[in-house]
Amino acid sequence: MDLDNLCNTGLVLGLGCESMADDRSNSNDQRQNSITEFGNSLSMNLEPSLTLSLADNTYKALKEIDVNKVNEELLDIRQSSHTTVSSFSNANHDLGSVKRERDIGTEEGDLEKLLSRVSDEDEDGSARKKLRLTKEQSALLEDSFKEHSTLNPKQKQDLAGRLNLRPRQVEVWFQNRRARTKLKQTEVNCEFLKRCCETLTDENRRLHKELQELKALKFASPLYMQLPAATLTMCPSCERIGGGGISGENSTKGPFTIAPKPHHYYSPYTHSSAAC
DNA sequence: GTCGTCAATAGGAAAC
DNA sequence: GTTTCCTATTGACGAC
Repeated sequence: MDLDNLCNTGLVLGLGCESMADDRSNSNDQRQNSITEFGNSLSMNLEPSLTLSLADNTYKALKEIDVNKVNEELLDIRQSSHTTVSSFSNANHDLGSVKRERDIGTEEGDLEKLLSRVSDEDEDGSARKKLRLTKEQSALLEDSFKEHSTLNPKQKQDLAGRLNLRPRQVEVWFQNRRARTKLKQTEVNCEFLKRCCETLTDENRRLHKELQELKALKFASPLYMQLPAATLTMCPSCERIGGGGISGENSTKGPFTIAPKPHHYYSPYTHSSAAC
């Protein structure tokens, strides 16, 4: 093995992203844990100076909610005006604009679709308005999402009842919430990989530089030249040159010892030559 | 006017 | 076949 090969340390960078994969056999809690544990796995599997935590403001503290009060307020809103946003949204969905809650493929479905479009306009024909969830609704949804990122039908129904929303709206909110979480996590992962790449680039640069120095040393030292090639080895882990063939002597006693450098980037469990 | 956010929709994939 | 989820996209709306 020549010196060039000695520097081929085979560094591999990987992320334990499996937990983010789509695994619908898992329970809701497992799926939630997979998201929150992802940051932990990154900081555990990779070495020390790089740490990662979820920079997600998703799990901010939530104040306690008086659900009954929320429901009363929403009912008041609905009863007060047809132009109110919440009122519009629910009226809209009640007419069946949601595909999976209606049979759109049939003539009745087509009719409902048409009615839905009509309902998308106010009495004066202006464009439809967008539902804005109240702070209380959002807080309760966030609270629920914190407990489990997916809902079973009963939970959905229950939550919809408490929020005075349609189950479909709750479902959509959770879908969008999961998408936002994933997007944020992807951004975090991207940033992390960027930093890892920079670190490895620096390490690569340093190793190349050392290689050049060793090559220079090889030609500058006559004694070095006299040694059989097989007796000169350098451990890529502790970065010492030693006469490996001399009856197990400590390499630090050899004439070409290079002071070891701190191993910031290598894990003894992953590095190929941790045998020193 | 532009941009970001977010509820909602459409369509496809997977599980059952 | 139905349900649930993901992903891409749309459109309303507020902030600047």
